[in-house]
Amino acid sequence: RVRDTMDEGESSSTNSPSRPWESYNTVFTNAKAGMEGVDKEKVQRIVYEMSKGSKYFQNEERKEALMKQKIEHMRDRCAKLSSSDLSNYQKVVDRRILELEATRDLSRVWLHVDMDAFYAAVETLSNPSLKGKPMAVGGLSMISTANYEARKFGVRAAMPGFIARKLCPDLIFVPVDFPKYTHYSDLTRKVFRNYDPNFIAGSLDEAYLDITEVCRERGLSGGEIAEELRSSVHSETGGLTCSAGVAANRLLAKVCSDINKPNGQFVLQNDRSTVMTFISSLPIRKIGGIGKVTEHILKDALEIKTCGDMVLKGSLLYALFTQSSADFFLSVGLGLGKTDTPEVRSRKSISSERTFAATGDERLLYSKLAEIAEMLSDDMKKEGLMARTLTLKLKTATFEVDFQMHSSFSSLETHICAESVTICNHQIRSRAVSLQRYTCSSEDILKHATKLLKAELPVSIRLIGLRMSQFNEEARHSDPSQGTITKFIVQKGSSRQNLDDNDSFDLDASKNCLGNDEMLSLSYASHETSYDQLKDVVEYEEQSVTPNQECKKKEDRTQVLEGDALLRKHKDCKADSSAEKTEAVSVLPQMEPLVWVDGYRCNLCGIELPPSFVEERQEHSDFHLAQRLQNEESGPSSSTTPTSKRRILGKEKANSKPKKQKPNQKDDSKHIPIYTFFTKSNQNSQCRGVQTFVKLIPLEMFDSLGGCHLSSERRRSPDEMKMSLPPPRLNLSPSSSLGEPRSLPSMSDILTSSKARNLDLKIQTLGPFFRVTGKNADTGSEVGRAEGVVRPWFGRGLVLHLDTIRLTKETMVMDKSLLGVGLYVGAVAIRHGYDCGCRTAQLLAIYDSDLYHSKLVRFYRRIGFEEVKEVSGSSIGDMADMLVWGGVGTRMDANIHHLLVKWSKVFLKSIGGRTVI
DNA sequence: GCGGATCAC
DNA sequence: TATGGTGATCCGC
Repeated sequence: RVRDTMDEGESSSTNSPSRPWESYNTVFTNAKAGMEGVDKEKVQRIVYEMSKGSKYFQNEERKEALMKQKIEHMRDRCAKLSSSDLSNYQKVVDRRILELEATRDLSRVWLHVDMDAFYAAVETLSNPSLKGKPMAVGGLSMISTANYEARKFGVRAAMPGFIARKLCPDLIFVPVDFPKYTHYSDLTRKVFRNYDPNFIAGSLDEAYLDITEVCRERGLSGGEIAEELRSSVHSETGGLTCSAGVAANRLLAKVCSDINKPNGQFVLQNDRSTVMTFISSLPIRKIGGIGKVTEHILKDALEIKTCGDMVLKGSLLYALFTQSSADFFLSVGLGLGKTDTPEVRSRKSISSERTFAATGDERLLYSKLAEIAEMLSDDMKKEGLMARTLTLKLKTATFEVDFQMHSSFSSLETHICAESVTICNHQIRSRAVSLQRYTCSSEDILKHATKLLKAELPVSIRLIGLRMSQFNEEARHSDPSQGTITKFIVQKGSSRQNLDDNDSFDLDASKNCLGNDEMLSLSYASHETSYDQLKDVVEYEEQSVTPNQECKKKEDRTQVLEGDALLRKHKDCKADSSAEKTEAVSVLPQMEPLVWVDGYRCNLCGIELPPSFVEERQEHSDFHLAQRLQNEESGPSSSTTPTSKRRILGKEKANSKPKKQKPNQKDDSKHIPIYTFFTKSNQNSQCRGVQTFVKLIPLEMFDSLGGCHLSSERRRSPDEMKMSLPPPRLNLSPSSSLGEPRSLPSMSDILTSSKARNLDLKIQTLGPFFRVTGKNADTGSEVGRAEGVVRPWFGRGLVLHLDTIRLTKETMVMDKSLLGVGLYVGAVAIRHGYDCGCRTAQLLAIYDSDLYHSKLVRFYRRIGFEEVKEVSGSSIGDMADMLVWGGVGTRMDANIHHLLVKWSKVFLKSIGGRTVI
């Protein structure tokens, strides 16, 4: 019987155009007990025709492609192995075989019991009229089990009901009834307990029993015990049949129980040569743990079809897989398996998930999420569990372009050598957070789950799941039926959470959000919160603050600033005191004025800005204020009143109606309101920013300057020469010719590498400011851009301040490896920073009403940035960050040297495409 | 610790 | 019309 099933799946290799279904690898034609006489081709054709064109089908195709790619990858690696490699690995194998062989234990007798078509059999038991008729447990969307009559038609578990009905129009559907199955399962387990009180329940319908002792005590063979047990199960359950396998270990016993299914058994003698003979011809797929993918990889890439092949090709396995995987494969080939009495295993996670009609409606999604959080919380309370890691699982309806890191950039160089686009299954995503405290309350779960979900929106979703893991081991064993201990802990936990969880947001507030269409209409085109949204916040703030309060707050803030020695020193400095020839622009009245000497040169840093650059001048003065505030922070810290981020953002925004300042508004220039810090940048609608936020940088100035093509001789602009910051070191030579470590990619390395991608990179600098643009070399259209400034940062020397990295939507759609462009653009910026003497790159993953925040943080973390701190607006230090960055969010830093080292794998390639590091 | 992927039932 | 839910593990980062 085992041999009979060996030819399955082979038809996939013969791909005839007239029989497209042959290439559709469905699991439903795999051999399964009771399916011997099935017309496999017909089943395959029907399944194909019902599936083709569906989202499911598309995803299957993607998974198929993923598998093919894995196989190709494995083949490549295989081909690169030299014979000396293999002989070395063979030595490893030989030694390992001896070690494994020494662990072989033929003294135990294990029995695996598997109920036959369990759910279906139970249903037939409680409704005998179903007997003899094709029947399936489940619904039109999915069936759990089919009885043997139905299996003759090709109907089987895990098949969608509507396809099953096509295969078998008379199929009777019976809904699942878990309590019923649990009841019958308990009956079987009572029987099992008589043979092994410590039996391992694999699921409701199967178990492993160590029957060594029973056999010895009663002087019976394993086969005899199995007969008796099966008979006992049959009578105790009132008619359920099961199959059994008896062998020296659990792995073999499991294989054996499948051999004479249904209502049969198979005994494999505890004899080494018997075991070896049995295992050597056994198809690998029969082994638990070897599924469709592993089977194909082993079969198609390494020509390993049977367990015996695993020993024969052991050297390949150890060369290509991890030690633990190779060990597993080899031990399978030797017919080894677990024989020990298993430890008491406790669950490691608990989860709840639901599938529904795909929707992008956020209110709907949030309500689904709430339901699931509730269910999960209930389950945890029932089990008396508290956990601290929450994982959100999503199944998206369609392929979504996402900020998915191209795996080549960070993984093995073998991936890079392959030069192929790594295919990723985008249908299922998971997002996790670890909380400070253990919890099982639905409020806590929902609160954090909502954040996770928000970060993913907008997206059309058809499944939401929540999982909790990392249990509190002390609370785990409390008796949930009493409920008091758990309850106590829950209450304690949740009340404390409310008190000291700075990060928490009011659940009711979020509910309000859900009811507010405007708050939900977050633009897809940009990460930025729309101006209208901010306006809403402002209006909300305004309504809640009376004019008097408003006044008082202003005074409070002034006092805070006045309390600061340096600022007070310049308190009385007025702009109108400046000479006729100079135009004073102070950011705040208390501050030393920035003076444009001779009408165009900054008295503080020497940068030259013509009077017509009104906004740029404004931003430049903001820059100095921000710098000053940083310096203040470094001095003796002044006690300050915490200011909520909303207040700062919201209130100042309230005054921001005049977005542009007219050059002739002399009166206004005396006092430049702070709102200008928070002027939104112009959003290019074509651009979807990976990160976009308020700019302090006179970006528009770049447009009036000639750019510097990296491919041509670098041109120094006159402005650059005047800068107080050291000019960038010119470096266009390959990294190897420098004194640097060879692992650092030079600008020219990056450039060379980018040319292969048809990228035209350009960097423009204006004093400390820089702009990197990437254009499609053919069309000339811009596909990506990075902007920023090289500036001193307190205590850190020079840092590369990365303001924006943007990729056009077009780029993101066309180029799945976003960083293919993004990384190049970023790399030029980073290298520029390196050449300028920066050690650190910093950016702010802006906090845009939760929306993309965690996505951004994740994105940058994967690039190589690390969170430094949350800029929340609650300290004067935050103030400095907020002024510099123009908002709140997560400050992230990266060590430039480390970044270059990390990215060197991508850029340091020889002509032949081989990694040379 | 996180995220993707595989696997089993 | 339409392809599940729960839990575990491994790997790479």
